[in-house]
Amino acid sequence: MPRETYIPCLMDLFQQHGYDGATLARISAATGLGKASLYHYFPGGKEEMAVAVFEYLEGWMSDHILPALRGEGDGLTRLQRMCTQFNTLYEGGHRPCLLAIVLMGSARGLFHDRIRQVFQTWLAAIAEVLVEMGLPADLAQQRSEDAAISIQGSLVLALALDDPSPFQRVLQELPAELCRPADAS
Amino acid sequence: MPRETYIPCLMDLFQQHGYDGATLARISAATGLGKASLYHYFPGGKEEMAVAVFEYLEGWMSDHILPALRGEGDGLTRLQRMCTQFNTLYEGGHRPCLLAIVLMGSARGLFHDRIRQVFQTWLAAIAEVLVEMGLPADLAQQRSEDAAISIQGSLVLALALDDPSPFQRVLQELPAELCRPADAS
DNA sequence: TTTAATGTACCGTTCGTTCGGTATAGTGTC
DNA sequence: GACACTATACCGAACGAACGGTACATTAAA
Repeated sequence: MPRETYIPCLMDLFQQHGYDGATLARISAATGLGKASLYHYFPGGKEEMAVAVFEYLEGWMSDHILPALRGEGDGLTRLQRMCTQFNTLYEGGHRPCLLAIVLMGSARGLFHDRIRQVFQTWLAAIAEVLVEMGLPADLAQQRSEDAAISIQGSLVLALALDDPSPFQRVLQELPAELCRPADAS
Repeated sequence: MPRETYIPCLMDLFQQHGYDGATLARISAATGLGKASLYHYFPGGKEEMAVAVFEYLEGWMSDHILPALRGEGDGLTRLQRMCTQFNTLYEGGHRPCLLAIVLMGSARGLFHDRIRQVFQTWLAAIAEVLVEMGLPADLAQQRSEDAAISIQGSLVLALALDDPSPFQRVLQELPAELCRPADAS
């Protein structure tokens, strides 16, 4: 079995339990591999496992979010496609964001640079769509931050309230909110 | 020294490192107390320390957020007062939210009910202000969720980008955004 | 003299990690 | 075909360190 086989499983674990909570015992149980076998695939240990998961997530962004934003259609439908992708990634608000979870854990320092870069490319891609629609660059930048704020915030709230509806409402309203003309309140 | 002396310090630690990252060794170093002394003040150990911090935070909400929302002035100024309070609590976006941090850590299950209740009372207090201003109850409820989403989301983004400006912008724009009439977009 | 507060040494557990080794599947040599 | 050699995939057992927590003697204070 190539090591890629186990990466979705690893992502699951890090997403559900955080970096600290995803212990090797749990990882071993979930993958069905002994601890020593894990070190065969990931000689760098737990940190390398997390790096592999981040690389997988970065690939997922490149394969799903960026094409959704850069594909055909007007700005609104592109943003709607992005929201659809996030809806599947976060399972309708039932799963927390891996990046936020790692960012809040004690492993923040290890992966902060990588996480920041993911956010920055994401924000830039959203802003690009809004600029294409005719919004001024600085406003487009602000709106892209608003998008990240709404998605991340609604995931936090959904987790806190144990209710995914805030996330679903945000996904539904966000594209139009981002596209509204510059002079509207 | 009464045990209340050490609670701000404990809150600092849990806020910065999370529940997992706030080890007894760190707590001992930060408070200047040996383990025996810590267990003298908090016989329930680390969990009781976290409970004390949560109770402190709940008291802070009762003393600062709820009075700000229920005091004199119109709805807009009340919400602005609330934002000012949050600005000091989160040090202008330089500190993450304790509730979110614990929620994302492996101790989620221990404190989930308590955290949910804090969020619910907060949301209810905001919605009350908006209902007083004439907004329909269901919209007021939605807007209160929007407030929590914006604040929590901007804290996540500020942490990710290592830049507090998204949080500061949200605090500045949020009150007017919440107060806008029902028929505006 | 009682009680609160603290230092020291220790407990059992779990952490991430490593060691030594097994089973299998080639691969080249004679 | 028989043999030695190597690389890959996997595992159980154990390691040292750190974890949260406890026992107990001692000091400081009332």
